[in-house]
Amino acid sequence: MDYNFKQIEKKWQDKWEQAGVFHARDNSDKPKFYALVEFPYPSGAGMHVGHIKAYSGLEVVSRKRRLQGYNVLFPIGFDAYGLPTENYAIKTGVHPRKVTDMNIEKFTSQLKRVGFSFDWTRVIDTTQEDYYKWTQWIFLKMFENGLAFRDKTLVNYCPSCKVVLSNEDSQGGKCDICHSDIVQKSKDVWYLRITEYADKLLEGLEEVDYLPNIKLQQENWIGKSRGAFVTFAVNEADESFRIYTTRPDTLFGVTFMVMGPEHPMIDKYAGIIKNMDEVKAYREECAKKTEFERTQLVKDKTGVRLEGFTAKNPVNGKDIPIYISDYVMMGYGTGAIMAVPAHDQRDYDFAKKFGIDIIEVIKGGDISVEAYTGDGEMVNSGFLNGMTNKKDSIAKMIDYLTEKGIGEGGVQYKMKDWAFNRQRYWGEPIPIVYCPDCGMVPVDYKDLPLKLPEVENFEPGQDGESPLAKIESFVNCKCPKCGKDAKRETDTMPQWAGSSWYFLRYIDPHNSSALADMDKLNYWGPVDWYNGGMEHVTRHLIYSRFWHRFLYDIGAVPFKEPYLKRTAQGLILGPDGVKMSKSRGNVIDPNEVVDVYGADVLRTYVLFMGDYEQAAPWSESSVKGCKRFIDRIWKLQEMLADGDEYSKELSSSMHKTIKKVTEDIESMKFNTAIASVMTLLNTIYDNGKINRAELKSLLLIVNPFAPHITEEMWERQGFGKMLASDGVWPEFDEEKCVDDTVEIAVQINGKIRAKINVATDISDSDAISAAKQDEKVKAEIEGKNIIKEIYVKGRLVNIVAK
RNA sequence: GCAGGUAUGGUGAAAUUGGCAAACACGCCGGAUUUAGGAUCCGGUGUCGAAAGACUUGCAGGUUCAAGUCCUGUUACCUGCACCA
Repeated sequence: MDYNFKQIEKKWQDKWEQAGVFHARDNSDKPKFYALVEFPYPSGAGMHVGHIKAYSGLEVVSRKRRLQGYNVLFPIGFDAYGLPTENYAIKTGVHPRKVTDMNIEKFTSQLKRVGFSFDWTRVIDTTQEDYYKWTQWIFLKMFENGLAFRDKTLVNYCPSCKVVLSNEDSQGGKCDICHSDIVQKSKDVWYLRITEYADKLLEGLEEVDYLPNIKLQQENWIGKSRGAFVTFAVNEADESFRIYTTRPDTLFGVTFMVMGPEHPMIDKYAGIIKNMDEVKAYREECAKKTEFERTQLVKDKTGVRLEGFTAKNPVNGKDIPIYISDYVMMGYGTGAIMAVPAHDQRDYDFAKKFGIDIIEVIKGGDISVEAYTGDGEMVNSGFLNGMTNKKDSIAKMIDYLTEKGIGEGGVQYKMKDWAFNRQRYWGEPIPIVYCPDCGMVPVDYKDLPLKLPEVENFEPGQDGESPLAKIESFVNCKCPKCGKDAKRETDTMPQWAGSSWYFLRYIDPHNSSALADMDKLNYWGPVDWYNGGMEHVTRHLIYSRFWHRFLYDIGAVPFKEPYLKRTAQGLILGPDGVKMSKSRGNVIDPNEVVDVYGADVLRTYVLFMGDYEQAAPWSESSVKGCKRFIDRIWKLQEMLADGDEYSKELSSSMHKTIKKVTEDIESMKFNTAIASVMTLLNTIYDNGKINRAELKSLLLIVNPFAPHITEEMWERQGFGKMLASDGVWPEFDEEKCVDDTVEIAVQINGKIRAKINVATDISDSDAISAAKQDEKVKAEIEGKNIIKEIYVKGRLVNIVAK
């Protein structure tokens, strides 16, 4: 009687759905457990096995926790706004709404075929009006609180996608969506003031349980540094400007200043600067470079001196030349720096190229060769001379600057404000109106959602205008404040908006009067365990922490940090060991695996293939190994014996395996959990039989991994109605995990010479004398001096003899 | 350049945190059954060696009765950030 997975898997998927066994209950005496996986972007390509691995981790934890008596919320949804859908619509002419609905349907059927225990009554689609209404609501709250604002600055722009991108979306100088080179463009765009939350985001990390490298990456991304702002006076005008430095103590070593090419002071004093032609030419050159080109030319410094425009060093009164160079960026600090070539390699390279003095102020290096960035005694530095401790000399200089009123201590962050608008169609409309009299006016809360209008043509406009700009009926409106004719903002929100708060909506997905009910938020929040990809650590994960913390600050949610625990799964690589991609043709479709081997095999394999956090290549033949595992479980029914208690032969194996599986699932060591069940299976096959009590426990601990086959066997053996609703996770007894006797190794001088069987609870001295009874050992220690004897309980005896 | 990580059989990987390295699985070899196998079952499988035995966790040292695990140095690869002042 072979296991007919096709029929049986379908049967149980239907039964679970009918019985609603995975619906989370809002009122329950059980302890709650909120497990969250990153909801997918429903792309046209459908899911691949990477999705399955990403969801299988917490799927197993959730199923186990239910059997352990938890009230589990394990939801799923769709993050459906985004460029790929819109680009597909442009190419084919099919409306994004239609494409999205089709894709969601496809994803849903794929997910259901794998038997995930999601609560399908709480599904979210970020493109639905009753959802994005609240996305817009949050935006308006931010606007109200001064966190959403417009500013004309240099922005990252993708010429291919024709959109402005945030820093997070253009890491490495490449567009996150199409991987084209990013260019800098001066543009008036919407920002969310995430920098105001930099410290809160840093502090929040201290109270959550994230993988260490996740915390670290976020810390680096926020990039807090401490230093000082110093004011430099200009000699030729009644003017001064500020710089930021982390080493104010090197102020005596300043031999030039550098401003970013776009520094506003240059235009202001164009009349004084004698070589404006040269300056303008350099600026144009810089503007043409892509981010990529800029970072490729790190070694070769370029720049132009501002002739007839110099600064005065505030600590020693020296006149200092000012240059412009693209190695100074407008987006960090003040857009101008003091250059200390002796102790900064970039300044050093620049000084060498332009023949500028290099003055040593910290002893210890050889400044004729390179900049010295280490510690040492201060020299040529007036009142700092002789100091050797970096912290002290920095503090002393900051005190001096503060006292003289020419500077003060300060901090800077690498993180920049979040460029928040996209000149595209398929996103949440930004609910702002431009009134000629009132200026920027928010849409009234009662008028939300501001609906995305129907359009015919999704192509973005030539000068980076949103397709919405062409829809007159949308653009033209009345000012919500004064009622006069006004125009709407036509840009939409970026892809990350909807996903920044979706975990809150799962808690109360159909609420029409609030983003979620406060009582329910109190019951379910925060998310107990969130699993997702490493690629989102400095994007979605930081954005959503920011939104959530804001919502907490305005009293919309009752808890500070959204996620108590965050883990990440490793990629599944193609069979060729390279990242799966359509262009390489090495993508594995979960449907095909389910067709050939069944969902239980797929689920088991993605967790058995290796360390959950590590990347691992797909291996068709290893899938077969898991198929054998499933089939061997089925065949246990042929060796079934009676028995209401564990048999003597299998008792310790049962307890050991239950312990291992119970503990390993919680620490995401799914591979070893499955391995231990395989070991148990080998033991049972050697034993030749399994009794009902043993089978019952085995089905329960395998159920989270392979729910269909275990459910079917549960029913056939009459253990109860339905495992998913009636099953109770088996207990293990620590004491019963140990066998009566144990094989230990006997070492002589650290080398294994024999193995002996002893009682598990044998005393140290008895174990050692037992070891000495062994013929081999006797011969080895014959005539030698025994220096030391060690017994490690249940492990080994080591005799040191000379 | 900065930060973090990884390195163990032919392959994916285990190793109670200092205590028998290679669990579990794949692959391979041999056998049984079979008209047949992407089926099942049994046995073998780190390397060298006929064997006794010796050697073995990227490389070189060190600590220890005992090191994959701790310390020092070094190499390679991976990931993230990157002219961040």
